[in-house]
Order: sequence, then structure tokens, then C-alpha cells
Amino acid sequence: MFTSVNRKNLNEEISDQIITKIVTGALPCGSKLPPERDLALQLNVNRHTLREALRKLDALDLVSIRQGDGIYVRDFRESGNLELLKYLLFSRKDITSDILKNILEIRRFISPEMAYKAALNRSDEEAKILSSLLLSDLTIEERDLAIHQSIARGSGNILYIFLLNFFNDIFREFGGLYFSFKENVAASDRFHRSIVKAICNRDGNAARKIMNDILVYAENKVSKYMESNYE
Amino acid sequence: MFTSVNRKNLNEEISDQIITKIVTGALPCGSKLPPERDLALQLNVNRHTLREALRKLDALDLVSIRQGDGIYVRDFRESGNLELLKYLLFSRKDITSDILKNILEIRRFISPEMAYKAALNRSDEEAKILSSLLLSDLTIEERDLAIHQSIARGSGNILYIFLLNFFNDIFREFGGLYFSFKENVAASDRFHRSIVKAICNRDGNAARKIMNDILVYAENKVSKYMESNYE
DNA sequence: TTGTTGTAATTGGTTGAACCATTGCACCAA
DNA sequence: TTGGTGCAATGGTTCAACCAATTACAACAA
Repeated sequence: MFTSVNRKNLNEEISDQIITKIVTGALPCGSKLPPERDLALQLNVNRHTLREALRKLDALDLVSIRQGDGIYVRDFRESGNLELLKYLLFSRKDITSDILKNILEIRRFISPEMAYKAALNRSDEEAKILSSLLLSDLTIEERDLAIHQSIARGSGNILYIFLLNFFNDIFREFGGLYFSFKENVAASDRFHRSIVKAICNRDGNAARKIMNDILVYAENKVSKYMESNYE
Repeated sequence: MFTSVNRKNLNEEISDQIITKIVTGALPCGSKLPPERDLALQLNVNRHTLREALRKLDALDLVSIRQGDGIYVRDFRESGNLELLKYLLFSRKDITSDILKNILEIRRFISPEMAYKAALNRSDEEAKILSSLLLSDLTIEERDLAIHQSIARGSGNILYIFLLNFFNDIFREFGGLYFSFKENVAASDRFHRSIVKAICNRDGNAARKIMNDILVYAENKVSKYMESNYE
């Protein structure tokens, strides 16, 4: 009914503003930012507030800060990380659709292998968790996230877990559209049951194929939605 | 000959200290940190210095900070990102070897597809850059990074670029060992020439296979080094 | 008792001024 | 050319104070 207001701290506003200037090229890589004291004056905030914003830019690997020297803009094509990509996805609406397709494509190479490994490496406890998720009263969206997460943990590869966190951050934002179609809910439901079965049976090849199939299916659907919405 | 001294700001020392407490479980997820004023007192730093450290924890998705309420530890298994993984890799020496194997394994699923896409999507300019890299006077390590980067850009998928940045951050740290062996330098040299050729010829399947072969080779080598060093 | 309201306490957010530590640079001397 | 010296610029840290959001709780009303 109502949408939550977008409440931001000053330091977030500032970091957003600078990030935008960097990724749009208004602040070219290699360029030097004004001294903190000057920049704070220009932004009309206190130096401390600016410094907190700069800490975030630093954590995003967007700038390099050197005491006694200054603040330099890094080349985000060389230093950018997935956190920055998340930022681009949510803030630059003009390229959201392209980035989303990119992400879906790569997930299709990663997740089937994750499922394969999970089928081979899963603990008995993880199998129990997976089975119980099928019977839980979570929404389809929550269950989907939980099952993927459980599979990632079962794979025994910590990078899968953290990559999945990235994917989940994305799909929490965009998953609503997908699951608003009944046919997709039904497809996910079938997928959940079959992948859990394959993993519990330690059938790696089946798990890989099942995961691949649902991702191909989802990718096609999402592509269609985006074409009809954005073009 | 000499190694650069590890110089840290106070706010970095603090964030490191808190991160360690979180990932080791000393600060369990869901728990509430002391108020900033108290915590600053305990850490013997000013509140502003602490706040800058907290900004970093926030950017790493490790804590959730709410004005008027407090600072809560998030579940890093659910929220952790690759930046955190990088941190774990460099700071927790006891699990470095496992994480490194995890990373190499996933790179083996990702990079061949990246090479395939690059062969199909590359621009003529990117092909020129690749060819010129073969003739450059970079060290083998620098050239290796540059070629992978060029391939990622040629693929046309921005996620490849940012994932590669992650891999490169890792290998800048650990690549020295690998390239200290002459046989590996020779193998990379052959790899560089053949992958560039395949991509320039727009031969996607060849590019994928060549990339896969070198990664399998490297993964085996690194595994051996780690077994002999850490066990 | 139960629910509401108002108030105080708690806690993160912001400001301002001052001083410390590091760096870069111009200048000088050997 | 090389190394030292001092100054100015700039990020790092501290202190003290106040603003703003949230929570806890007492007081009150139904």
C-alpha cells in the first residue's frame, strides 16, 4: 500500500554523490579530490561526516587515501568489487537490465556446480534441513532463498556461500516480479522437491542438471519480462 | 629484498579487531555491541575514530547500525561478501589454504566461460590490446593479470570484470610463489599465446578449452605447493 | 486490567575547533 | 649529485557539545 520512505544519513548521501561522480566519469580515475576541509565546505557538511563517507568509498576500493598526500580516485574497472556492482544495479536504472542479465548468465555457470558439490559433500544434518524446508510454511520466495543457501553450505565451498549472498541481495530486490506469476511458483515448487531429492540421494549429476534447468527457465522468463517492461 | 612495513591507522586496527571477534564467534550474530561511547572508552580511542571503523564494518555488511537503538552483529554467513572473504584469506592463516582451494575451484568454472564469451564478443580494439600484450615487456605476472583483465573486458559481461578483480586481488598476494617456478612461467607463456590466438580468431570453443587447461594445471600445482608447505 | 500518552534516558548522527603525523617540495650545503 | 632541513599541505585523532531517533517506563484513562 505505502512504500517505505528512503531515509538516508548525511554520510550516505555524500558517499552516494561521490560514487555517482566516479562511475559516471565526472571524477576521472587518477584525479585528486579536493582536501577534506575544502570538500566538506563544498558539500556543506562537517569534516567528520565527510570522512565517514570517505571510509565507505575506501571500503568499496573506489578511492585511495594517503595521509599527508591526498585522496585519489582509483580505476573502478580495475578495483571495483561486487559491492560496487550492487550499487550500480540499484542506482543506475539505465543499465539495470544489462547487469541483471549478466548476473543471471554467470549464476547459470556457478550454481549447477554448487549443487553438484552439495550432493557429494552434504552432511546428514544439511540433508535434514533441506527436507524440512520443503514442509515449512515459508513463502515461496523465502523458501527459495533458504534452499539455495542450504545447498551452498552443503557444498563445502565458502566462496559459494558468499557468491550466493550476492545473488540473494539482488533477487530480494527483483524476485517479487518473478514470483508474481503462478507458473513460476509452480516451477520453483517442482524444482525444490526434485533438487532436494537429488541432493539427499547424493546424485550429483542429477542435482547439477536440475539446477541448470531451473536457471535456464528463470533466465528466459526474466529476459522476457525485461523486454516487455523496458523496451 | 626488503618488505614494506605494515603500517595501520587506528581505525583500521579497530575494525580488524572487531572483524576478528565477529568471524571467530566471540561476538555472536544477533548480539549487541556496547554503545559507541563505552566501546570507544574500552578501545582507548576517540569516538570518531571508532565510528570510522564502524563505517567499514557497515560496508562489509557485518553489522547493522540503528540510530537511537544500537549496533547489532549480523550473521556473516548470510550477509558476508567477497570483501570479507578477502579479509579472511589474508588474516586467518589457519584457513588460508582451504579458502584458496575453494577460490581456484570456482575460478575454473567461471573463467573458461569468460574466455568463450570474449572470443565471440570481443571488439577489434580489444583484440589489438591482447596481441600487443604478448609483445610487451611486462613481467610474466603483470602480463598474466593484464591478459585476464583484457579477456574479461572483451566478454562484455561486467560481472566477469568484477569477479576477476577479486581473483586478481588474491593472486597478487599468492602469485609470487607460483611464478617462481620456471616450468609455470613457460606454461603461462604458451597459454598466453594460444588463448590470444583463439580469441582473435573468434574461436570460442578453443578459448574455453585453453583457459580450462591452464586453470586445471595451475590448480594442481598450487595444491601441491600447499600440501608441501602447510602439512 | 488494559491500552494510551507523555516524558526521560539511551544511543547513534552531526558539528566545530584544535592539535598530531605524514608527505611533498623547495631550498640549501657538502 | 646526494643528503639534510624546514615549511606548507593534508589526512588522522582528540575533545566537547548538541541534535535526532528510539526505547523504556511511569502516569494516566478507559
